Amino acid sequence: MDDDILNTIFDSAIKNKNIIKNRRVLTIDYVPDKLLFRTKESTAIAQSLSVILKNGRPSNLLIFGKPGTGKTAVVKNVIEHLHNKTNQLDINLRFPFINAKNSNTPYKILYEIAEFLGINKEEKKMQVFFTGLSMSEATDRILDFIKRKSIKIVLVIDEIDSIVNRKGDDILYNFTRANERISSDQFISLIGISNSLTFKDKLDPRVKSSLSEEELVFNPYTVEQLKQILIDRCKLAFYENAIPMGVINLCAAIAGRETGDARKAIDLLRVAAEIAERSMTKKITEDHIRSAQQKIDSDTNFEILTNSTLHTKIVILSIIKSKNGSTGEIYGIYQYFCSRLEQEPLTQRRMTQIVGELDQLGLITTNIINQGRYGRTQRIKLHIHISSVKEVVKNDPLLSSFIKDISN
DNA sequence: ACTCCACAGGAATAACCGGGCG
DNA sequence: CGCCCGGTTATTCCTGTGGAGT
Repeated sequence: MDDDILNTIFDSAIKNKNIIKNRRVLTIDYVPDKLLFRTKESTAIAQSLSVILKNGRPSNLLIFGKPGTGKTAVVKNVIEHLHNKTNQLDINLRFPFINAKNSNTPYKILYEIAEFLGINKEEKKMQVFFTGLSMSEATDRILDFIKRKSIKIVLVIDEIDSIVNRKGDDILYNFTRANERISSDQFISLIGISNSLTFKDKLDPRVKSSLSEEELVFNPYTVEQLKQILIDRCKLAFYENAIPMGVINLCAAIAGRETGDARKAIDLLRVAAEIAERSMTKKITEDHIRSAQQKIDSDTNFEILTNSTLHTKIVILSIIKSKNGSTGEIYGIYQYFCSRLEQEPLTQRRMTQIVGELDQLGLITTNIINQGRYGRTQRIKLHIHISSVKEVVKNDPLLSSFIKDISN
């Protein structure tokens, strides 16, 4: 009996290959051959780097743009082409691609660079070890290696903003100044990719000027552009006729409404396709997209909620429990909940701050309303489905007894 | 026209917390 | 180990405000 169920699942997984042709195309790190609507940016980067082919040193480059605007993909793409050219011309160019978010300490970044360059195949006293060297020694060894092998380097640091926050200016400073320490036919050029537009202000002024010799801003895609991108991607990812036009339109509209995030649009498509496959249909429908969005949303909401603090959760519960959603009412309920938990309640000021943060995260919506004689307050409403909150409450040992409080 | 509710939300400041360093 | 430092969290105190009620 159970065997039968399992067999049907597996059988249909084998048989039902009507939708996804190439799953890899829909993953995050897939870089398409040609990037739509980014020719301007591509050429800008290519031009800046092309001086390498004329034996020059390219300017350091700083790239800004919201997530999912194709920054990383464009850079990878340009560099790949450039690499082909330099190989033909016998130019010894290397381009370490470091994601600063993954290697979050400055030393780890040095180590990754060293790994990439293959320094650790060298003699022992020239290696950069996983640990044990001082920052300056590691930098020296890398520079030394570059000098001996006369390598030209274009160092790409993705999500560069995350190391600046964490006291990582020094490493950037060292690298931007490194050119002074090596001879003229070698160089280190830096391409920094940042999600935050304000990141430049946080930089040490010494680094700022040299790092941003050139700048490039990636604007979000429009809905129409997203649509084209999706059409393009669908041709590779899905079998013919598996995905109607209307579905693509919906997908683009959903992603465009928020931030013009192409990654999100493609994510949406992938999850929808998975849902469709599981339900054993031959086509992806608009309903699949909608349930995919729901799944993605509730997953992220669940993530946010489980990771938030106890008091934030209590505030959410108070919002659910409240009738008209005014600050005063919610604070009252909140205090009551705190007393039941034998928790010292936070001040109302702090609670309004938390409410503001939740609003930012999109878990709730707030509206300031004036009630004249009866003052001025917010109308706070839950913006997500109660079921995801329930799920979180159930899993929280302290709060699990509150599940019945929000059940009606 | 004036009052005054019920907060919003800014500024200053204190408490706390995790990581680096001698 | 204690100490310091930067960042976050929370408190205190505060000024500002749109419009129903009078």
